[in-house]
Amino acid sequence: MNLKLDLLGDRQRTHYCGELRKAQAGQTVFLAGWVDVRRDLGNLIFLDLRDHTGKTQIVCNPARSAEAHDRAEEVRPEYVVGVEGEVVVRAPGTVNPQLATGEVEVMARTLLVLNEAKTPPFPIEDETKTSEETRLRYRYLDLRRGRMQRNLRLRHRANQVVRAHMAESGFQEIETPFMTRSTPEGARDFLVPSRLHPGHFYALPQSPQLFKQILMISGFDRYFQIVRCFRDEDFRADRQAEFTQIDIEMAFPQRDVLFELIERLIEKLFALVDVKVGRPFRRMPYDEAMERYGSDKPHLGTSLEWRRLHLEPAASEKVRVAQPLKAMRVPGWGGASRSQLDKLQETAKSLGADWFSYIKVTGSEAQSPLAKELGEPALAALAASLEAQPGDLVLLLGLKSAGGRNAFRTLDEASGELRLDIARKLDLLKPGAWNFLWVMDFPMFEYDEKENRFGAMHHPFTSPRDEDMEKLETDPGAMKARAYDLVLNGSEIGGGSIRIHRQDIQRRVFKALGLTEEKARERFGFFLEALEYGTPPHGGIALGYDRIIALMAGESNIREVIAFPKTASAADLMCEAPASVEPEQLDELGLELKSE
RNA sequence: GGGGACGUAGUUCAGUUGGUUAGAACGCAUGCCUGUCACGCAUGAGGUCGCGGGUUCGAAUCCCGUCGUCCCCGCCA
Repeated sequence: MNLKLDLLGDRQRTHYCGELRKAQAGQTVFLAGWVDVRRDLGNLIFLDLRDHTGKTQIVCNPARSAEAHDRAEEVRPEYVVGVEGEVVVRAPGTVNPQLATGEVEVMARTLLVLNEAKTPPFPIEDETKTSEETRLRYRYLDLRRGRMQRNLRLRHRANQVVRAHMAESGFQEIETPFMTRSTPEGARDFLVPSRLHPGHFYALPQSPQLFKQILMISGFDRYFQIVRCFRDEDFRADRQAEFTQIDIEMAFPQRDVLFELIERLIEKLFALVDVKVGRPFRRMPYDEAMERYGSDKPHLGTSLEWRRLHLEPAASEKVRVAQPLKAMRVPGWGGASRSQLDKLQETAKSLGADWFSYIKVTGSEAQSPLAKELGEPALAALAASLEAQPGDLVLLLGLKSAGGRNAFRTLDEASGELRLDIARKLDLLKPGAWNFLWVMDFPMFEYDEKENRFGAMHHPFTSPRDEDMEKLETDPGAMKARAYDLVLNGSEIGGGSIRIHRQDIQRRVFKALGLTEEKARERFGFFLEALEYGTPPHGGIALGYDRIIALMAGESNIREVIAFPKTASAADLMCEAPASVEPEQLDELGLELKSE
């Protein structure tokens, strides 16, 4: 690594490495980039020169330029070079059809070695088998790969689409602070200690929720932001500690207007990857999603669906199942083996659904473990009510006894998991389908059995439906919220609501959540105060941008569309964050570490 | 917080029942080679078997602990 390096001087790049075609034959060009591979045939050296646009073959022939050939002997993969030479059409038989520039090559006159490079720890190729750990440690090399370049450049174009669409629709992009105050409830906050106020902390925002509502109070009418959010919770393939939302809020909102705005945005985004999305998106109430698909983010890529049903009281007594139970027809799976069914039962049980049975419809008969108790005619009638055909299987799922407020929700959720499990097992999820769906009318509250109280299902600023308002004090569990989620292929990609804009209603909601006036004031005082100064009706949505880009890029992990992501334990393997700090820094902040 | 999988050369992996000198491919180095494009041929270098402890005559292999990566549950208003 003590090669004499050349200077770029005032040389100007004339083309990118992916640009040259026959049309440029005869021109003198200057290309610059990284050496992808060197093929040294002794007295003839080929270099593939790479930049973000592609590759061009460089020929170093001593008969043309002994100097360039000498330089080429010294270069290695990932060296940074500049080449001046003539574009020549390749001789027939030496054309490379796999390369966009494969009909031409550059005959080098001058080869400038602008920088050398250590041998990279892994090859810079689209398809890599390299462990993610190594890729993240050397992220700068990983990002040189065409696939990562494409993902991040797609993200850039998506940013332009978002900004153009929102601006055209009258939305203002306004930045909100990253150093803000901790708001309890919700996710764990990341805290930033204050030097000027010892013992006090800023919190990084879980989302700019209150700021965007305040911007509505301030009369900005329509706001959006592509914004980083921070949540100190455990990671998943689709979750990072810091992630990006498209945050949107509008005054005097009509849900249908907002839906159309978002649907048109999604349509434009997916057009970037040549996906034509069908509008308007399907809509479904939460209750229906839970009954039919056992999920508040159903994957509609398979037609499998559940139905709630009631047996005759005497019958349910006999087979000892709580009412209602759930039934699902699985077309053509009447031949399911005993061990397959046993495994399903086991899965169901582990998910909290402890009553499991089935009916195999064969010809005119119905074969089932319940035949003895219920009699075959009753089972055949049950199967018929689900339109089961010969060769089908009917799955039955339930609870032995329904204890606790959330028992049937557990049953629904178990049924949803089982549905996906079967769909995957039987390969029923059609690839290449883009099933967008609005899930609406979420419950306003959900009951926390551990804490023995209600909690906000969306967040405490979500408006109840007007017609449910009087249930606030009498039956909060039955209230529906003006909240909605956007779902794509079983993945939640956005969520929002029409907010509470009246202080009196906000107070009543806090009360239903068990928040005393005092507590509410302590936590959200500034916001409650703002509500008192003429707050317009408003509402909005936040879209999970990393997930959307990942789905567009065909990646199953959002780390593939984030330039510098963190590992599952929230570490940055490249810069080795988090890291310890000097005692002086702690001292300045008035902090002291607990010794273990 | 819990469960599962993984950790051996620069990389991706193999490594039998615990056995003597830990292998392969790619990459790398050196030499030869004027039409290669996964260049070819020859030679060679390269190992804290994640780390610590234990069992054993003997440990990459068995046991305990620990660290790291990935996936899942909890968690994520």
